[in-house]
Amino acid sequence: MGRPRTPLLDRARITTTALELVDEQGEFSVPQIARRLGTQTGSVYHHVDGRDGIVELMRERICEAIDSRTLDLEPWDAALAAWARSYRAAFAAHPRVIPLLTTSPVRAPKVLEQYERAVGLLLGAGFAVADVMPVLTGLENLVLGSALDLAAPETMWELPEDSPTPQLARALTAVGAGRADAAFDVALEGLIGHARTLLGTPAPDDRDHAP
Amino acid sequence: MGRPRTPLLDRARITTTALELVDEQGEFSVPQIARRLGTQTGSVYHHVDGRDGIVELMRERICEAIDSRTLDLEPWDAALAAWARSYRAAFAAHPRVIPLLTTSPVRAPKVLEQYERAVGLLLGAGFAVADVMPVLTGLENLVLGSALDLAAPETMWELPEDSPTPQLARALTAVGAGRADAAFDVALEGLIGHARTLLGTPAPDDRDHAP
DNA sequence: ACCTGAACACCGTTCAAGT
DNA sequence: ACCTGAACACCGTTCAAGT
Repeated sequence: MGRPRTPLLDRARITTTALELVDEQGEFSVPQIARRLGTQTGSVYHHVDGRDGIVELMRERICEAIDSRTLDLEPWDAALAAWARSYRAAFAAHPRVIPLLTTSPVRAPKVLEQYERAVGLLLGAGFAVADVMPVLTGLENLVLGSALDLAAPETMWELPEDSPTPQLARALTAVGAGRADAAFDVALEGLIGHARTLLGTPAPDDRDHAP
Repeated sequence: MGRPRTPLLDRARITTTALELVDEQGEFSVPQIARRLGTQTGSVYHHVDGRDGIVELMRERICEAIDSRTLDLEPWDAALAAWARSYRAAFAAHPRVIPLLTTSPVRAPKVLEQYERAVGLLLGAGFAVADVMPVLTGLENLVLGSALDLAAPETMWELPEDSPTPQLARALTAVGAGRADAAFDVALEGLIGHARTLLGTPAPDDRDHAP
């Protein structure tokens, strides 16, 4: 007992284990993490700021996969679109984590930094300060919603066998992963079109919208 | 002890109490409900299908405030916009409940019924089957995201005092409730514009519902 | 049918005690 | 500094026992 020569736990391994648990079960608990890592529950608290801290670590880990260089692209709408795509891909890798991220506030410096740069991008493009967060929040909603939909479309709807909702059933079975991609693309273009409206600059017809 | 002359509990009172708790705390538990209603925890289970059942009851209660007659309006895009507005208003009344609704699947018949009618509206307008759910899901994301943002904008962001993210801080303080309304309106118009695009150029391989 | 009271397995969090 | 082991207050759920 007592302190081991080499630490049994560290933040990285706690994060990885939590992510594994959520990927498998859609949930995690501190005792479960401790069990998988062969330690006592209390030990985890020496490395991490409680359960909420673990959630924040997962957010950080997932957001590391976002390519922030996309924010350097020009013009601003190409940068925003590329950022959104990378953002979505990162979350689509761990869709079951998303519900955990809507409750707790964003604290991770690396994540805040990305948003800081995104804000700078929009301000630099000439957006009014008050318009920036609505656009970015809309983008975030779109990204998270579509990532959730991409990998877990069936979990959101539970239809009875003798369906009194035949049209809904038809519509649900008609959607696939490829369709979700297409829907994301067009919805993203819609949002950016909305942003152009706010900016007051109409979209040129000859602009290339392809990724 | 034993069975009382008149029941101490019923589904409506359980739902109301759960809603009160979530409005106050952002959370609820079965023992808390029982305590407020002056009964034992176990008694609640005689009226309700577990904790998840209570969540579903809250969803149902909230969705009762949605005006489904909006779906009878013409043309289809006016109906969809009015439905979205009513939908958002209903959720904005209990924003802290929203995170609870993203995990569990939709089972409530009355809610399914509304979606059934919305599907019918879009199919009747000539949408391809595969396009219907992306549009409705996008609408749902927009509604829930904006309702959440409307009444709890500060909870999603926790900036340190000595902010290394000055632009983000500026952008956040510049947003208000009125702005959120405006953002919703334009984003909604953007989504419906996207939907019009889908209607005008349906994918040839999967359109079984030509006008 | 509906409520009690107790039980069970599980949480999140803290903390003295050890090395 | 880091882990153990035990403690605390709290969950969700079940169930015999009572009326």
